[in-house]
Amino acid sequence: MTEISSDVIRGYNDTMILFLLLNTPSYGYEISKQIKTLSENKYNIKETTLYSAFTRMEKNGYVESYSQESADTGKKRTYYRITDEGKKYYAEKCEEWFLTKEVVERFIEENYNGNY
Amino acid sequence: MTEISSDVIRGYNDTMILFLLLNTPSYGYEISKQIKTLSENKYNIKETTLYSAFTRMEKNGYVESYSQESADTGKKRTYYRITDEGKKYYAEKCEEWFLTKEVVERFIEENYNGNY
DNA sequence: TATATTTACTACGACAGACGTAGTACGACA
DNA sequence: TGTCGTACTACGTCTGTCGTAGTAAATATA
Repeated sequence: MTEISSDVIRGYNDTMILFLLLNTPSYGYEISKQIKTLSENKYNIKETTLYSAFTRMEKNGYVESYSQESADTGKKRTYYRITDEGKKYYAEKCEEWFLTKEVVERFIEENYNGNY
Repeated sequence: MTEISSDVIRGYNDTMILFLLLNTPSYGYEISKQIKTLSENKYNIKETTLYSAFTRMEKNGYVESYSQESADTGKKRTYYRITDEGKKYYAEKCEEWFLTKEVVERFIEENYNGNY
């Protein structure tokens, strides 16, 4: 078990994506690569999950999209830029994370090597 | 936002329940109370979520159920007891938790008060 | 030059877990 | 008598994830 299951991350995919958009706009493929490297191959977001996250977040006003041809290839890409609403949402999720962590860890035994 | 959203906990409801069963069998109502108090009212598992978790976990062999009349009221209750498989699963989820935490926190800014 | 792989997506449908709503039933308490 | 707490079951909906598939252009490999 080296890969993280999606049910665990569920609820934080959007947060992870928004984090990567904090300083610069980006697009699907790049985000997916960044998640992979930043997590040291421990989490690999699925394409469909990623793109549906984009559309959902755009609907929610957390990101804005625009089309742009890449400087190198000249191929058209859909870039996403985080909005102020998105930053607010990101900040809330960060707060929530620490709360969640606190709670979950009351139910987690460190080094449980149970008598099974 | 004082309550934790269910999507965040998704994937750990089973773990929380199993933790409470580690030392002693228990039943739905009691488990739900214990989750509430142990989390200091920060997480309140829904009845339907809880009972469907029980049936799922029994199907998966993580718990075993038996009927028993309570000593005080004489009312019949369905108790659940953790199995060896359940303990193994619990141990795995604990390990997974620490991995998940590590990964998620690379995407989380502590005290993010973003310029929004 | 031909082919495979990488890049950059969209569409569609299935599935699992969470949850809203509702209903049952029994005991205690006011 | 009626409400509240206890202890569930049934059923259907919703959301996010993901499998599968397909498109298309650019780049790497043979």
